[in-house]
Amino acid sequence: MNIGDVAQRSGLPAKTIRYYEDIGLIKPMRDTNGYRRFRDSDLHKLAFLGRARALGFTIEDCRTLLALYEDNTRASADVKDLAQAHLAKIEDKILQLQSMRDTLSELVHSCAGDNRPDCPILSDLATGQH
Amino acid sequence: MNIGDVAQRSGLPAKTIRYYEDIGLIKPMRDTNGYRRFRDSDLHKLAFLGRARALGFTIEDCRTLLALYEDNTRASADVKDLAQAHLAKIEDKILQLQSMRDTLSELVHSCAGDNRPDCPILSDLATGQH
DNA sequence: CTTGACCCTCCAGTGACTGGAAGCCCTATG
DNA sequence: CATAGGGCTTCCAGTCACTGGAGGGTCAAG
Repeated sequence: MNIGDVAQRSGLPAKTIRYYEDIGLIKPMRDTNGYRRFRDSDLHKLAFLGRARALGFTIEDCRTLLALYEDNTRASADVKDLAQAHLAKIEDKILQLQSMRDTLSELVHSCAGDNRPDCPILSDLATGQH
Repeated sequence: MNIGDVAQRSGLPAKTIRYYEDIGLIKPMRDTNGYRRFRDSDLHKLAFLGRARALGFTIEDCRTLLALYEDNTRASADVKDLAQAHLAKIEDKILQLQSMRDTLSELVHSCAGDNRPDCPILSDLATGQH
């Protein structure tokens, strides 16, 4: 398969796939014309990466996950630990965003949104007081 | 005030304050020795920026907000629109993260986390099937 | 006069791509 | 056989909002 094929099948942009090769996540073969030639195993890895990235794992996490995936002697505890740490970060971020949302939502609702200049949003930003 | 003072009072790192000057958000004076000299109005702006950033506004949004803040003829609708658009983005991101969290949480719970290699997290990443 | 805490500028790196330029390769058509 | 298009290649630069560090000037206290 050429890069266009795997891009379509994996759902990843060709640019991203080249980038993943650059940073050593995949190692496709090369045809004599210089084109990358992808085996099924490469496609498989890319799909794996796509799903891991969609769950918000960092590239370095993905590298580790791939290594664990390919190591048949892994302990599932290692995978679970990684996933749990990541889950904790996500939950943290959700809390942060929710707090932003709550404040912002309150401000938005308290603003008339007409053509007068008075604006509680700006007042709040200026003073830190509601 | 020198940069250290405003850093402490605004809660922003000195590096960040220099960066904000670089990109034209603030324009502190200079002493003869080359040190930045901050007026109260600069400190005020920095505090404003700190609060806007804490609400997740981008730097460009902050630039606009500052301009609106300093424009006494602004329409509060302009501020509200900006804030509402930002709120929508935050809510979007929360939904994305919650979806990640749900999937991930399910996977984590289904993984034994012992020293055996069997791991539903990896199986899911590999196949996209639970 | 020295020490230590400030301050300065400039450069490079972060994460994970993304866009674009310049140019080679392959296939199909006139 | 020439050409047009689409796909492939590499390399460089830009994104966002800082952050770290090198290398060096300035200031107040002892």
